[in-house]
Amino acid sequence: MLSNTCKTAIKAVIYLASKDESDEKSGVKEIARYINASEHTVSKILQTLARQKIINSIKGPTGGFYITTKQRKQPIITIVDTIDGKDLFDECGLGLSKCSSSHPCPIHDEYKKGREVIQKLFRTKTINVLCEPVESGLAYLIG
Amino acid sequence: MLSNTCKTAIKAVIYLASKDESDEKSGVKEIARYINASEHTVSKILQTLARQKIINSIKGPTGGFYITTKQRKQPIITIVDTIDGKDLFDECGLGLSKCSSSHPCPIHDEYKKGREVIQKLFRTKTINVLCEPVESGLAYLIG
DNA sequence: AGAATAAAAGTACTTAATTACTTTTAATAG
DNA sequence: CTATTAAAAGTAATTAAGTACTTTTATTCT
Ligand code: FES
Ligand code: FES
Repeated sequence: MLSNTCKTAIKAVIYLASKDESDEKSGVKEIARYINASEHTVSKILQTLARQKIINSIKGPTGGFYITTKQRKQPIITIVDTIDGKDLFDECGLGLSKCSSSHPCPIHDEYKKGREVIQKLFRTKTINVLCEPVESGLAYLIG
Repeated sequence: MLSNTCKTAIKAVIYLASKDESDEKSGVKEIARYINASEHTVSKILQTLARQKIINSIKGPTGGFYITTKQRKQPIITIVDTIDGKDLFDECGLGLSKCSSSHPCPIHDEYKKGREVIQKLFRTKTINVLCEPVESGLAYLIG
């Protein structure tokens, strides 16, 4: 469904948001270590997200990545759109050029139902909402 | 979700099954042309499926690929298992090594619901059932 | 101002998926 | 039995995703 890069992106952002509101910035090393991903990969991803204003970055010593209260209210589909492209959830399950009920593939009806459940999740759950269970220890970003 | 190879595999098999029961074998060229895919790719895929006895092949002139009435009753998950691997539908949406409700990622609950709708489709729909709408012109394999 | 820090940006390498090509083998027809 | 046909099998080339390395730039602290 999502590319590995995109999964890492979401985990990195959730980690960033699940840090104390005391707003300390996080360095790439810290983030990569925590979500158990390659430092270089995380670096590239966060740069892209910062360019899109989904998160923020500051250079120099005491610099790092951080996310504002306002930005935490974004649904995670914004991350997916940036990393994996806009119409990931509009694709046909059998690879037809366009998923449409007027020219459907044989699995269209059922596939679309499942796809839309997942799509809705990404559209409605905000970064905020998803980092709550992580903060309270009910959900995990690694393992 | 599925790899492109796997999508092509499913379309090739449905095409094979949606041919007249008059049981003429189909050549790779014919199949590839019809589902609009690379001849070489289709060739490799069908060889794999034939080795797994999901379809059959016969060499030589008048040879080709075909599928028996019995084989048509297989659910399409058998194709997915062969091409994309057994546990495609058990994977965590955020890439945790194992999807489990006792160690869930933050999107687990919703993601699992959608994934299971799609999984069920692949588990229950047989080749037979899916080629019906194609035969009657209600669904398409190309376009 | 100068040294140190950390992200930004650009480049290069590695791996896996996909597609293309070549040779071999089995079956049929003449 | 020989030539022909089509899949099988093996190999090679291409492409894209992911990962690693290097240089540059902005910021802070001394
Ligand atoms: S047309 Fe294939 S999923 Fe909609
Ligand atoms: S643990 Fe992530 S989807 Fe189940």
